[in-house]
Amino acid sequence: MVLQRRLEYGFNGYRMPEVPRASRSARGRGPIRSKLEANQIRAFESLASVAGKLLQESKDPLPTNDSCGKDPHFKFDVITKSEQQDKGNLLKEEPCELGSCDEETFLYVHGLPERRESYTLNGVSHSQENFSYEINSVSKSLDSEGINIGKGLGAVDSRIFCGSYSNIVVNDSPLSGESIVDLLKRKRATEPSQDTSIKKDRIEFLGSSEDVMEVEERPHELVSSGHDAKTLFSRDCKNQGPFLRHRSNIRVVNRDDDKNTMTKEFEHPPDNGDRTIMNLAASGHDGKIRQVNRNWRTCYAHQRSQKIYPFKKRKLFNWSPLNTSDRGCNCEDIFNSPDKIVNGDNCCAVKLSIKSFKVPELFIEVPTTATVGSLKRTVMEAVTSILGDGLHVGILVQGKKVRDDNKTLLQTGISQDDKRHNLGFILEPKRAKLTYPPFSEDPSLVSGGSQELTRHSTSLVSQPGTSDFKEVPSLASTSIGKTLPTCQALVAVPPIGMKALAVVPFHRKSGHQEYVQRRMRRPFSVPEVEALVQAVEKLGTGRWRDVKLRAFESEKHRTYVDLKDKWKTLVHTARISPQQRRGEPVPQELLDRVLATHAYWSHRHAKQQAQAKAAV
DNA sequence: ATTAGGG
DNA sequence: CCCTAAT
Repeated sequence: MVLQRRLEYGFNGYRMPEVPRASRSARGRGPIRSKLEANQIRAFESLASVAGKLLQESKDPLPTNDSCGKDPHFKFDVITKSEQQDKGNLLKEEPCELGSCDEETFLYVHGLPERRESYTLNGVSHSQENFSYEINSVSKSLDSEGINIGKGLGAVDSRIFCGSYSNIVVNDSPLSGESIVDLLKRKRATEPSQDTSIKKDRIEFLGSSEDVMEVEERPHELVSSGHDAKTLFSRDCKNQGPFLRHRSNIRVVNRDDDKNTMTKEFEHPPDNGDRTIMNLAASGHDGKIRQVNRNWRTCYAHQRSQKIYPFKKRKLFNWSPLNTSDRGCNCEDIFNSPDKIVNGDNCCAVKLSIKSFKVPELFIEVPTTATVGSLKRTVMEAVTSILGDGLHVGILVQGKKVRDDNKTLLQTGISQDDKRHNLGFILEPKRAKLTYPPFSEDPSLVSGGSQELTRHSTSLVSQPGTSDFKEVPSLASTSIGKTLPTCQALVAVPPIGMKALAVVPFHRKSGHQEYVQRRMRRPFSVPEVEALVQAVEKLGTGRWRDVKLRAFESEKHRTYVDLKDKWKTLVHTARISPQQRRGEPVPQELLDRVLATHAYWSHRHAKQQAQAKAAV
């Protein structure tokens, strides 16, 4: 029953981001992955739980709060049932969380200011419009903490500020939602290209991030097939190897670079634009990425038809009972918490409307020589690094965090009218991710001295009404991995006191191993096979580095491991019947050589081994 | 960093 | 192609 409702709303439960590749391999495939998934599930359960339990049914979309005008986030609205009719009360004056709510940071969609980021489902006929996501940067006044811009490489000092896990209000349906990551992914595949532009001083990303990122991407130069003539077939050569009759030193020339990676998350066609350099030199540049899920139906249709996001079955969560019925929620449904029971009064439910959650600030570090595609991945990585590792919800009452989970709302004062508007929710990472090495070992990226990056964890604070307080977990406490409430204190944070929450290195291999990319599949062409065969004929198996140097030096994407693997498959291919072969057919002549070469060198190796043995 | 081999 | 273990 629940499942049906979910389908109706287009959510088959939650789809979590892929668990980091590295996490599931080296240390065993099971436990870590499971743990991560569990964390993710818990995180979103928290989200959903809060949203679902506390949200109030409202007949109309929540009015947009223009009080801040620039940042429609950070609105946590608390209303009571009695106040329900008073639409004016739906939204209270909210603080602009960022001291610098700059017009510059305002984003546009389709050229129009987009302010209504989110709605309640009830108000939009369950059209799923209320799931929105956006990443935008806080512009300006960031230089103090910015990255040094090295000559010729620089970095995009883009303080990505992403937010808006928008309100989720489905009183009469199963709570549904999805991770921002998934939303992003979905958007990548569905949102058509929008007006995009990159300006001199700042970048405006309009439309989906995907579109945006392709602004500077140029058509793929399909040179890969352009193997030089010297790789053409030649069967008339002198002996080179054991039984060779081929011209020497066939070398495949291929201008393909090694920008052949793609995020494993996205099983859509390789991003042809990855290769283009993104030249963002100055720290004053802002990257703005906006995601607005406007048309869910379209998205969903695409999702299904294109199989862009292979849906992975996930167990449905054991949802709290609030959604098991299609009927509207009554008091008990909405707030089925022990508090109420303690009170013994069914009519005293507190209804809360959470307009949006703010996502932690991100700090992205990318060399200017990075490709747009890599920027995308980096941002994605940053987002997922925060969202993926588990969030939990904190409650703030009048700026003070309520740590005792066992307290009733009555006891904490949440139920009191005067305090209700000072109720805030925070999403905070379970474990602050603070240990990103500033830079990779890539020498080309290291310039002009070290780049000290502030790495502090700032909780996601979303608090209405008041408070310049943010909770800043100390490094010591958060790095332990446990939430240690006692070690945390409410700390006054200056308005712009936005420390980077996460620093994401451009090269993920040097940083945490999350979301390692899988290299794009690149089938060997016949000329490549030719070159490989010839090289192996000459050098023998087992000298793959030499083979690489000899015949594939210009093809950066072909590693010696690749060549070794290809040889392996070639041998296999040669042994199977032609009907079983797939892909571009390899000329039988080549396959014959493969078999001959393989046999020759196998025999030779065996002989050598025997000799070595005899010697001993 | 390479090599060999399983997945 | 990926991932490892062993060199």
